[in-house]
Amino acid sequence: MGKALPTVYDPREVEERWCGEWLEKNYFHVEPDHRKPFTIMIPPPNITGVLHMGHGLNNTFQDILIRWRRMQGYNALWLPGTDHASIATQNVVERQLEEEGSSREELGRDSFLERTWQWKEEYGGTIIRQLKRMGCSCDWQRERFTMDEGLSRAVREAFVRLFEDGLIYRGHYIVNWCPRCATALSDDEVDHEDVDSQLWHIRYPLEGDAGYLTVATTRPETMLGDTAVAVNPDDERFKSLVGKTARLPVIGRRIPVIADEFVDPKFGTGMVKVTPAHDPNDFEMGRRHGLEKIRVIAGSGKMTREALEYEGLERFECRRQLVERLTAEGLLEKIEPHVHAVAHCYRCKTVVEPYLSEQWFVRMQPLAERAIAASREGRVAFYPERWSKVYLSWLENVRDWCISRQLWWGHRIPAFYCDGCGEVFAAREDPCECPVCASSDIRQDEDVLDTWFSSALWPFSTLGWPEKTADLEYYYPTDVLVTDRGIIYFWVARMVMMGLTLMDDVPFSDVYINATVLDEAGRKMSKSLGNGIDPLEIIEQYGADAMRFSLALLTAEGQDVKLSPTRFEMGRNFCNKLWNAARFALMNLEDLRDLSAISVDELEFEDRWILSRLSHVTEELTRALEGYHFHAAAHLLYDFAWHSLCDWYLEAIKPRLYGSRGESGRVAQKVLAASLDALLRMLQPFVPFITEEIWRHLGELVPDRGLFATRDAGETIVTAEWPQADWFPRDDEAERSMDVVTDVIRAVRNIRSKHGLGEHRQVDLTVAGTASFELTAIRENELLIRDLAKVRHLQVIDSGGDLKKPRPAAADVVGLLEVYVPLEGLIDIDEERRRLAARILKAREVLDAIKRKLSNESFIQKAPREIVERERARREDMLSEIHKLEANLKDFDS
RNA sequence: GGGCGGUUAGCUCAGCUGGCUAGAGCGCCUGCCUUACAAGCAGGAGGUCACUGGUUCGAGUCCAGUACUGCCCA
Repeated sequence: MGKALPTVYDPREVEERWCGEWLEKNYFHVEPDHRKPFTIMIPPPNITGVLHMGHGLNNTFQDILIRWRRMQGYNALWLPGTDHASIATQNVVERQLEEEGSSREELGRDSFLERTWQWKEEYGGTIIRQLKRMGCSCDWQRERFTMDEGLSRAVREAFVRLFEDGLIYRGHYIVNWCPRCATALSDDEVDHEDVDSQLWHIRYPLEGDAGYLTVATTRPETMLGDTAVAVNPDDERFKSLVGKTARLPVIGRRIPVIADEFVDPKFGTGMVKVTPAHDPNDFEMGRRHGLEKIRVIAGSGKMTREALEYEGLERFECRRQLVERLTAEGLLEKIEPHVHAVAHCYRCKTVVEPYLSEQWFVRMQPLAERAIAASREGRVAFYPERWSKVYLSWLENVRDWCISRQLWWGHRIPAFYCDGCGEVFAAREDPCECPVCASSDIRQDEDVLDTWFSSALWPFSTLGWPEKTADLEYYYPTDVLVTDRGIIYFWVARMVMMGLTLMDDVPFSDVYINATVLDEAGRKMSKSLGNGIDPLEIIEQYGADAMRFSLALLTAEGQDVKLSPTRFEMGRNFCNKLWNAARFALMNLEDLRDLSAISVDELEFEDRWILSRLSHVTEELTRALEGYHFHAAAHLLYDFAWHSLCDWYLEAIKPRLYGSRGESGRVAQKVLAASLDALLRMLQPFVPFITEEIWRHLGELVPDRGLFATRDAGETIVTAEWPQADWFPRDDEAERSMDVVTDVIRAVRNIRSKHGLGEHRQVDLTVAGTASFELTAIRENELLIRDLAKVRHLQVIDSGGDLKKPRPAAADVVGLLEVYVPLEGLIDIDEERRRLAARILKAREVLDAIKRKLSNESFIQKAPREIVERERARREDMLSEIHKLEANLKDFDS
């Protein structure tokens, strides 16, 4: 059967098959039981979203963790789901309606929501399907959506509780308003981008005086709503102006000149216009000075009636016309080029308008305090640690959170207004009457909540909160959150706050912040730049395993990763290598009938070596995963599989497998099966498909993988046991010997190569020296060396100083050993001279460095003794090496 | 303006608590279709670790500063 496997691995068929099988068998579903839980809540992607490489990376790491812990025997729950993305989803559906010549207003709230649900059912599952294709081992049976009935109940409960505790209030403030989305946004939903703009210097005539004052502004259109001009109280230039009255051009309104600390004397002219209804700072100033708030720009971005003849004009058109008019009237003193940060809607990039309106807010300070303490006390730890600073600095400066959105798609705010007595109240169930005056004349708030409000509850709302469920009891708090640094404020901090407030416990103990995916040029991948790499295309081309493994190999902790499509070849090549190693194994295990245990004394040298390596790798890998060092973990596996198992072990056992096979052959088969078995287990979290495929094939031939005792493999690798270091015997001596053996083999290969001797030309080899450990290593592994270095006769000489060197011969020094390849008639004398000269030169450089150290008196005195001793020993070794090399070089002169 | 990164081979990057001759993948050069794998095998070349100073017996690694560069916040 092994021979039936193709020589090139084709992931397509394999991955689809196991994808289906895993889901059918429901391997990833868990229920609370006696085991220890290990829980990850997926950062719920938007229902409007499609998988991008950032998701690819993020979910690869989550899957590695959850598959690893599952194998370790934890009750491993990875709960998947999506969020409803108020603005994004509503935008999508509204665009559709627009194309049909309709609108949400025309449809009305109920029909619009119905329509949106329809859209969600049809398209909202895209990203979930894509995650399945990646091999994500989520508990799909527990998939949640933020607008599910249960999660909606959680949102309502949370709102009411916070309202009752005075942590949610309604107020009239300046908020970020997106005129296109026609809704308020929180501070975090606004992107500030530097824009090349202008600073307009506008003259405001002074009342009862021939003069005027000049204000500088970046938004001239707001002047229509000015209710004051302000200067800094300490600004000597304008002290006399304070208290005077200016006349607002165009409008003609009389406005006072006030003094306020906020004004920066160095900005513009040192005098600023004050528009309390259209600027958050002016709003505060207006409060301090009791100024009127006049709204001149409406939520639509068009001018209001207060703007008089400009009513109905779009804000930027109004700006243009106003500037024109001021110029004509000679009131525009100058226009300076000016770069400043302009707020844009993070969803649609429209310029955000500071907008005075009545909104719902969460009082952040009391919540933030607990979230700060949780981090300080280590109850929430960030990996890499530095992200805790980002988290803390936001919490320490946090402003109240505007949670109302003037949208329909989302959780409708459970606040009610009594038109009878004016009472405002929140209710868990839809009320029939006012709790104060019993009037039935009540109505619910029209707005919905910020999507992040429901996301903040995700770690417990998904487990049944506010009910006291067994799931919640068992799985909360979760173990780790894996996410992007971009949502530390949006989401991570808010989950911690809500967890502490509503569950009285942190939602997770660890937060792993994964790398940001960049394109080849180091730019963020984005839709607008069109520089993204589609994970599905990569999966199509190379396979999901290849993509996952490449990402793990390429992404060092906390370091951004630059990707190009060709970089996924690493993972593909690795999978192909693994596939072929498995093919080799399967071909050679076909006739292994006797699966009975072997004993340690039966192990050959290379068996002892590979098992010892395996023991180390097992331990190091586990430790790497415990510290979230995915990159190091992937490299450990890559290196072991390719450079230990394939390069050396498989090559070493070929003679034992080929030809007539005695008990030594059976031992090799057993060790081969056990090594492949362990490698597959360790690789499973990274490359689940190919490992499952090989696992099943291996299972047919070798159901028992135990070496010294029985170890049943079980059907699927998904729930196979995670290997432990003590499964395999450590053998330091074998590892040291192997170093000697491989060094000698490499030296011979090097000589062959330099002298242009092909693979097929047999040579003889003499190894000489006095070091007994090294000589023994060579002597005991003669067959191995002869086979791998293509050597006919191997002579090992305990030289004791007087070696009869074969001549003419190519020579080298490997550690304490001299290596000679007698090549009568084959040797290129000049080439050999060059080779030896180069070796001597290098060795001398090393020796010089050592000598420099040892001639330093304070090094001898202050460095630890073992360091000094080591350097001394090295000096002797290098001296001897150089001496031997020189002697050989000299031989060519005679 | 404040905070956090980065600068190591032609390219992309590793390098934990300072200590053998600084590593990997890709690319490059030489030779190989050797019965697991040419997506491969064997061998090889290639680095004043951005710069300046400091700490230390010893610095790619620790500290300070400089330059360039990226991200976040204001």
